[in-house]
This record gives sequence, C-alpha cells and structure tokens, in this order.
Amino acid sequence: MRWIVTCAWPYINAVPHLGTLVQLVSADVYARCMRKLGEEVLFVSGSDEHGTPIEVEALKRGISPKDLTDRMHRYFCKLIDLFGISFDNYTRTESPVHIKFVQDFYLKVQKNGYIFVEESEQLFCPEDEMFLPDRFVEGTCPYCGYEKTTGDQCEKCGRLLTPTDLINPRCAICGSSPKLKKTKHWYFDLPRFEGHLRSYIEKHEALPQNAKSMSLSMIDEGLRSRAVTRDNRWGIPAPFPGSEGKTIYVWMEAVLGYVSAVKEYFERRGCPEKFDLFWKDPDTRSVYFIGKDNIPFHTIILPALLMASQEGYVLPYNVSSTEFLNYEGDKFSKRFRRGIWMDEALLLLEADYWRYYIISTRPENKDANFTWEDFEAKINNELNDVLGNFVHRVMSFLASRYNGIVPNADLDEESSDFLERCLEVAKRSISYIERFMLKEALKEAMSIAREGNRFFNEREPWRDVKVNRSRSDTTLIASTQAVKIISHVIEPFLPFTAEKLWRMLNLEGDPHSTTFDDMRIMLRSGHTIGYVKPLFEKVSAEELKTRLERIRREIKSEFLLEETS
RNA sequence: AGCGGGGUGGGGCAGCCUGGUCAGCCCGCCGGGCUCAUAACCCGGAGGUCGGUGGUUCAAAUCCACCCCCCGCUACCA
Repeated sequence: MRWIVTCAWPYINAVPHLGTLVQLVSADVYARCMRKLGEEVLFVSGSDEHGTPIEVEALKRGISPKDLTDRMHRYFCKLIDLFGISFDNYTRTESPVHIKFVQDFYLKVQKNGYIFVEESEQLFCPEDEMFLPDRFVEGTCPYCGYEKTTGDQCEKCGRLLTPTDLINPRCAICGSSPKLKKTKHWYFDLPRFEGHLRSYIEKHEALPQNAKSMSLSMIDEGLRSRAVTRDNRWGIPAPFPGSEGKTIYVWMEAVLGYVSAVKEYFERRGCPEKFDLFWKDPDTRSVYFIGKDNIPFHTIILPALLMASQEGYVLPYNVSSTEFLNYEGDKFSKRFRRGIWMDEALLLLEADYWRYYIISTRPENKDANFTWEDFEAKINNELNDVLGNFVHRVMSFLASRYNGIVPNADLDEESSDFLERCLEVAKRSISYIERFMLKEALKEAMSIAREGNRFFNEREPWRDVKVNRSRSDTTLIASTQAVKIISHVIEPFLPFTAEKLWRMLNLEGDPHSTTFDDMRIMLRSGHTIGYVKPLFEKVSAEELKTRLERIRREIKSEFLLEETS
C-alpha cells in the first residue's frame, strides 16, 4: 500500500499559532507511523499564499505580495523543520509546478465540459481598484442596525447578508464607498457531480462519521456551482480563453496542491513517471489532516474536481478532521495577542514538549482548550514523571550498578510476560494511529512506561542486586528492553526524544528509518549503553508565562527566530 | 434560521453506531507502601446516575421526540 499523507496548507499571512500545529503534528505522526510500518509514504503540504488577505496585508506594508510570502514561506519552512515535521515535500502555491499544474488542470476540466461562464454584479472599490469579497465590505446591518458589520453575516444579530444589503457599504481596506460593477466569472459545474459524490461518500467506509454526515447533508440540500475565478491580481492567472486579468480562486487551486506537490517531488528527483503510481493507482490511499472548518473542501470540492479531470486520480481515502484548539477559553487571536505562536513556543521549550501536549489534547471530538495549568500538569505529571522517570530510573540503575553493561541472564516467566505485555500495548498504540485516534495512541504508548514502572516496583531490583543478583539481572534486561520498545513506539509522536533514547541506548542507525518490527530484537548481553541523562525537565507555567512576556517585550521583529538565531 | 459536532465525578476525556456484563481512563484529592529514580514510583480509597423533560423497552449514558447551552459551516474569508 502507498500513502499520500497531507495536512491543510497553512495560510501564511502571519506566523501560525498552535492551532495550525495540531494539523501539522497529526499528519506527521501518521506519516512517521506508516513509514515505520514499512509502507511507502509521501508526506506533502505547502504554503497557501494567494488570495485577498495576503494582498491586503502586503498593501498595508507597502510591499508586493510575493515579497511578503517569500519571506513568510522561508520562515515557515524553518519552523516546520524545528518542529520535526517530516515532510517529503513542503512546497508553496507559487511553485511553478503548481501554477502550471493548476492551469492545465482547469483547461482539462473545461474541455470535459464542466466549466461555464456567467456575468454578475459585484461591489468594486474604485479607490483600491479591486472587487471586494463579502468579508471586505463593511456597513450597517439592515436588520439590527449594527454599524460595523461585514458583508457576509451580521456580527451582532447573526443574520446572513449579502454585501448589497448593507446600508452605507464601505470598503474595509480604505473606507471609501464601493460601486456595483459587472464582472464575468468562470464556474465549476459542481451540481453535476451530486450523484457520484453521494455514492463515493456513502460507500467510502474509511471516512469518519462527522465528515460523512456533514457532506451528505450538503448534497441533500443541493450543491451549487462555484466560481473558479476571481478578479484578484494576486494569484494564479486563470487559463481560460478570455479570462485574462483574472486569477483562480485560492481554495479551488490550493486543494490541487495535494496533487501538484507529489508531481513536483518526483520531477525534482528525476522520476516523473512515479507520479502516476501515487496519484492514479488504486493501491494508493490519500489522507488529509484538517480542521473542522474545511471538511467540505476535502469531501466535496476536491473529489469533484478530481472526477471532473477524468484523469483517474484516486479519491481521498480519509479526511481526519479535528475540532478547534482554543487558548484559555477563547479563540486564538492575533489582534489581541491571545495565544501562543509557533516560533514563541520554540523559544520556550523544545519541540517534543509541544508535540506531546498537542497530541494529548488533540481536539478529536470537541473543541479543546490550551491552558497553562493543563500544560504544566501534562508535561510534569505525564511526560516527566511517567515516561522520563521510568527511562531514567532504569538507565541510571544500569549505569551505576552494572557499569552500563546489559547483563547476561535468561528471562523468567514474570519478565517475559512483562515484555509480551509491552509489545501488545505497542501494537495497540500503532493500531490506534492507523485508525486516526492519535490521542488514544499516545496514551497507549505512555502506558508502556506505566507498565514499566509497575514492573520495576514489584521486582525491587535495588534489593535483589545485593541478595539475588541473577534476578536483578533479569529485571534489568527486561526493563532496558522496555526502554528500547518505547524508543520505537514514541518515535512518531516525539521524534527528538526517540533520537535521544537511541543514543542513550547506544543503538546503531536511527529510530526513524527502522521499522516497528525491530522493537522485538533483544539487546544483546554485554551491550554497553551510551549515556544517561534525564529526558525532560519540569516546567513552571508561571515562569513560562513570564519568559513569554519578556520575549514579546524584547524582540521587536515579527520573525522571532531570525533575530535570536 | 438551516445543517453538522459536542454537553459524562473537581479538571481533561472514552463509552453511544451494534441497549443489559459500563459507569471506564488520565490528572487532582485522601490513606498506605517503597527508596532504584527528576519529592519521582507502586497499591488502595472517596467522589458521577451520564445537559433538561417526556417516551420506547423486562432493561437506556446508549434508541425516539421536544427543549436549553457551547463550537463550526451556510458556498465571494481562508
């Protein structure tokens, strides 16, 4: 089986916060796990850099959109690397391969008869010389009289609006009053795929229930055609004859990045023919880690586009969507500086602390809440006390009483039962990952350390080492082996910790390229371990908050890591 | 407003599809044990009748109806 693992393309109008990290880490855990199962995996994503918000942001800064996204993309690549997200290709929507792919793709869709043209009237700002998306028109709500509502939905009374409903409409960018102007757009004939989409979704067992029911109810309500083009300047030029000056709507091109990123990967490696093997072979499964807000783009728009191309692309195998991560009971907010941003996080603690927290609070069924108190508790009482301490008590015992050398003894029944249990738990953890239940999988992985602590306690090797040496030999062999098992099982979640364990155990190779099967291989007696050092340290929420405030005060650059590195 | 998801001991969650053997897990709390280990580890205990109301059933957290609260989407924000 081949796998294409992806997550939603981060929109890079600003440095992303921990919410974005949920999708990145989730996808990474899955990709790493699949690799260690010996599967063929391609893990891709990229920066989503077109669209109005970026155009506006660039306008505000007085630079070109390309300059803005060049810089953001570079910075983002750095963050991804520091968080240990193991992309095979992290690209961007400005990639020439992507641009050409999207243009060719839509010409093909048009040739297949799924594109039509229609004229409509839209608000246009003469000052900025651009058509305004609904969100970028402000005005007074005709229902409740709220004066600062936007053109899609009233922020006060919640009623749905169209921008032309607004009293005194204003351009949200410059404040001048927009005029109605005629414009022509190219539409994707989505309703024609209702039947195919319905049967795809109904028959597709792997799709989770939430994605299914939401998508089916949308189809039941009736799908509408969607405009493919926009009047934006910043974006991929629309390829249709007569569409000069228009660009492709960001969402209608960003979802195709999942395909183009694979194409780019193989072209770069000089084997473009492998692209078909990944995207057109029924033995390939594609999985998407996304937030709940964009399920329909992955269960409806993307499959419909793939169908419309008639290229035989494989349809999404699973769309694993999470709810939202909030911050201390509120939404993350850049404006109010509420939340934690990815670069700030790295200045406070190493990536694995965050990876652990992110997965253990992964909002799989309902919104989750980051609180400093919870963060401190999880890091200290679980990561530190359960995992860190188990590893450390075993390794330091081996170092101080055995000179760091794995002793020679046979396993007794109790200790081989223990190792059998560890392997079973490991297997369960892996199977939870395969079923996209990452939170549960991490819990299982941690419970190996829990088993280990119990085993070590019951066997009391500190007593045996004086009076019954051969029994404590056995205890240590089994316990050290459990540490080795942990180094495998934890790798998808905590890759940096897995590396540390690897070096501490003085194993050959690295924990990333060996398969899970290797965890069964016993450490040889006489093997010398590398070094012993606590894996983690405890954190103090108060201290972290103070440090964060200082960082925000002292580092003026928007790119924190560039100034400090 | 419509649609989708959620509401389970002090906190965080699982169970619900396929009704009984489910009230389970982690943290915290209380008591005990141990001393190899980062005052870490192990064992035991207290604490919930599963948002509300009504219904189906021999039996409901689990199915049905209505209601309340939170989140998201509703197609030109991404």
